[in-house]
Amino acid sequence: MTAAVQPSRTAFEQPAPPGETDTSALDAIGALPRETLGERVTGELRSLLVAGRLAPGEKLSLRRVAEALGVSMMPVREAVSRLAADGALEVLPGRAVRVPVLSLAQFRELTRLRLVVEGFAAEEAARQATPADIDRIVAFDAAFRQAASADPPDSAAAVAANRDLHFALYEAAAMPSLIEMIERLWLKAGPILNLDMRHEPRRLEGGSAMQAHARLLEAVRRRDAPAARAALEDDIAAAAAHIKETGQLRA
Amino acid sequence: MTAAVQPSRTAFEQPAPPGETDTSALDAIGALPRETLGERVTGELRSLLVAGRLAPGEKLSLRRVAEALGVSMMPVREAVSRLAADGALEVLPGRAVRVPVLSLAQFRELTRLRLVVEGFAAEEAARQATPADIDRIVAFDAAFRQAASADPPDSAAAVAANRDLHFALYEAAAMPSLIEMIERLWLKAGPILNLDMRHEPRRLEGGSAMQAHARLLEAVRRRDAPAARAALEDDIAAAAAHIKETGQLRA
DNA sequence: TGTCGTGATCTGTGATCACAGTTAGGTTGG
DNA sequence: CCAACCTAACTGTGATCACAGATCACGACA
Repeated sequence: MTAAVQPSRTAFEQPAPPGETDTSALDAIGALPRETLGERVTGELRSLLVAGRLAPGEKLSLRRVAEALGVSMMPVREAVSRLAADGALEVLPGRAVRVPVLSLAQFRELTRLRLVVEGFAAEEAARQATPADIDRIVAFDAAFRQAASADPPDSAAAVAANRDLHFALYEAAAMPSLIEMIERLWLKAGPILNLDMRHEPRRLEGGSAMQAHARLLEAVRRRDAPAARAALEDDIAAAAAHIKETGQLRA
Repeated sequence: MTAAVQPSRTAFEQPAPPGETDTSALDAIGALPRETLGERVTGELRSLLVAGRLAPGEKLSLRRVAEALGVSMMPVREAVSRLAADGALEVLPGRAVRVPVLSLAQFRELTRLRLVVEGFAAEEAARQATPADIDRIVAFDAAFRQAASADPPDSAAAVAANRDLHFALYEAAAMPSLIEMIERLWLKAGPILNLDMRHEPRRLEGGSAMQAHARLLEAVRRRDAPAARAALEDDIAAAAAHIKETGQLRA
């Protein structure tokens, strides 16, 4: 009964007088979001997945999720259908829908694809980044350092800041479809990566991520595309190596 | 209507049943299809999109599609929802759902991503291809040559053979998630690319595609990954250049 | 004690209904 | 003759109902 997703119906408060010639005040407000319920549920599940708050192998029930979010089963169906099409969720033939458990081979493939795609994004970002882009990256980097250096480390904040840092970089490349591709990769790899970081915040103490971020940031500042790619690849490879060591992957 | 449901690429691997006392006759029959209606409709729409049989800007109606396919509106909703999540279709806020019309900038970005991703796939395929993989590529190459060299050129067969040729190559890389990524790119670029090839089969007469395919095939045979990437990049670039010339793209 | 049948309960899938919003076409007033 | 309004048909979205299949627990038989 938790009413988490309520304010949809009441969002249509706009009178919009019909017989009025358009004045300057009308177009001041851009097109209001008009987000559908299914999209909202999709976003909710996506953020839960990339944050690692849904563990691999965890089963989901359409009715349970619907009840938890205070909506009907219909929007949840749409959200799960979309995420299943992306491989972020999987629906077993007759059973329930669950978060996929990656095999070692699947994780290795995902890591290789991340190196290729996100490496390219880092190169392009180093070439195209504006000062405003760099400022955003710096801010998220500071947030990540603070969360990771705290005692004890704030794993949830570190996960969020790490995500924001990476996507601030990728958005500097100004390639929307590329960002969608990377989001899909994160959706698949997020559950293991960030579930682990959440459970084992000691990994942050090694500082390899902070070091890679520092090199990345400096490379972007110098517009050094190959160096940016190298730093990002180190960041991805270090995290992947740690996951492989812990051995939470299927045979 | 058209029962051209292609063999589903997203092969669903079933785990072995846990409490099974394996007899001889049981495992002879593989897992029976068990394809849901929504998945079938999704596959149907996907094949229509990549084949260019749905023109950019064309509007779709859930009820019309449902009636045409002889199913309820429900599976069509699911299919459209999935394809919209992939960007292969777009649902306007209050209007109908339509095939997106790409802007020039979007098409350029898509082409760059194809060069990166499919180029990587070609390299990996050149390294990993088995003789059976090469045989399949050869067969589709022959089909493409025949369709393109006919008088008049069989544009529909050429489009299909070109798709089969490319994906036979990519499947040789043995990276399922990579293939999903490429399928998504083709889903977005397919409508313009193949709609044009369908309308302007003269493009095939230039022979640039056949020449690139020949170089590609030879490179794979020699296990020459850089050469395979170069040949594939030429193939993609030539097609993209032709589309840009015709100027069917939005401003 | 171990194993298999069996029914209750839950699962996703599909169909049907209801509704607000948009669009298009016809009509009326200028 | 043109423009504005107004009605009717159609759009996707969401809810509710119906159903086949799967899971799990309990109980009977060997």
